[in-house]
Amino acid sequence: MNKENLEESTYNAIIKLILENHFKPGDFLLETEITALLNLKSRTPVHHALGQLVAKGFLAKKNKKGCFIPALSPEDVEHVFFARENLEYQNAASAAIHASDEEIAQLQAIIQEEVTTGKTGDIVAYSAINEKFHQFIAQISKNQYLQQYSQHIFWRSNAYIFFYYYQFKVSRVDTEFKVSPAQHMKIMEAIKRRAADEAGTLMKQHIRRTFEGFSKSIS
Amino acid sequence: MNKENLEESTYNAIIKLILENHFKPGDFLLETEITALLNLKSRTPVHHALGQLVAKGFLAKKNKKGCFIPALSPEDVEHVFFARENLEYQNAASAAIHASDEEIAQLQAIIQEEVTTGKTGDIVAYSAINEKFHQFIAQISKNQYLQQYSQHIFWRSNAYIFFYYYQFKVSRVDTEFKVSPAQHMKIMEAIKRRAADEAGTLMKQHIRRTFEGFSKSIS
DNA sequence: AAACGCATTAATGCGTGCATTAGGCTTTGG
DNA sequence: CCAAAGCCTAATGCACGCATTAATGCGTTT
Repeated sequence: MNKENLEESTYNAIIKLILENHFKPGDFLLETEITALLNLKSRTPVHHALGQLVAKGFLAKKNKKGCFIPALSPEDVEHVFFARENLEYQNAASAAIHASDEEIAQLQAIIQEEVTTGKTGDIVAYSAINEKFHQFIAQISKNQYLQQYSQHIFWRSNAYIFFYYYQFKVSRVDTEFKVSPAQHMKIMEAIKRRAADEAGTLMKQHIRRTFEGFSKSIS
Repeated sequence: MNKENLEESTYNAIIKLILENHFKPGDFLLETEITALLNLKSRTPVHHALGQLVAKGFLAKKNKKGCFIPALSPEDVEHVFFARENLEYQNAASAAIHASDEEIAQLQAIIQEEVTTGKTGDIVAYSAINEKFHQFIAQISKNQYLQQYSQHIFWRSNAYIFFYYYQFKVSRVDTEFKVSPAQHMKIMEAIKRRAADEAGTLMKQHIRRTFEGFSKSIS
């Protein structure tokens, strides 16, 4: 394993800060502030890491002003979920074709864990395991490009889910705990049966339902 | 328009170098070398730009060693074109729904330009206009995420096309000049008729043909 | 009162030089 | 003659400080 250098660890630390909701959309992530927050000696690695986050599209940037979490908007959320639907359709369909038996077993294990976690009602833990499910399917599709794009769009969609959760304290998340695992299960079964199009379609529906449930709860 | 700073122009200049095939896959892109090549005073903007290219997945990186163009491989090229097919299917389909009449007129203009350029036989110029066509469709799909991913995968696929062209001096590119514009034309017509699925399917076929013509010529 | 412009300031942008280290090369021992 | 160990070199990694500039607020003008 490559020893991690400051640039990388800073990059990861900033992602962690974002995912842990230290910043609101629109907030500027000041280099000096982050440097202090992470106890670093100079802005250099922070500057570098922010540049990468902008390149990846996690942050937007204004010249000479700074980086910020792109504003959330009704049009944007539609774009996000539309892109996600289609990417994850491909993932699930490809997974049904390329998954090994062992990987399918691992997938089942993830769903088991998900059911258990769902019962505890811990949103952060549930979110983590949910991410694991989606990423794992992307992974077994064996296509690094789809995987990369899926990860990106997943994170972006999570920004919406988290934000609205914290903003409105909607209990939609509670119902999510019960509905999602069942849908995940069906997707897994389709993958197991090697039914590519069915797996993809189920995944697409699953994501659309997530989106609809969530946009209903805020309108 | 934001005034472009050194970091950005350096980033673009490096992409240009890559696309113009200054480096072979596997070559290390040395910061000092690029600094000299671009007549810059310090490595700083180069270092920053390379970091972004790595973040975007255009380059791979070894710690303390440097950045290099990821090796081209038969599996990878399949992943690239598979991802591209599906992304551009969505683009074309969405474009058929969201394009304004004016944008369709612009698209026609691009194809006109393409036909003209095709006759000159200048591969670099043709490649540029071809990129313009694909990017414009991504743009009028109005989804910034699909647009971003499409751009990325397009560039990666171009790496293959360019590399094999220079490597084998295949004349496939010559036939491409004649075949592609006709296919582009059909896609544009489908978009004009607002036939979303048809436009998408045509686009998918177009890309698959590009891929097949090209993998045939090297096997 | 509104609008314009100037000065201030707080942030990024970037050059410089030193620290670090991976990998090649040389040397030495078997 | 070959292999292993250690030095050497060339490249990235990083800190520091100055340059640049976009935004903000205040004072002046219409």
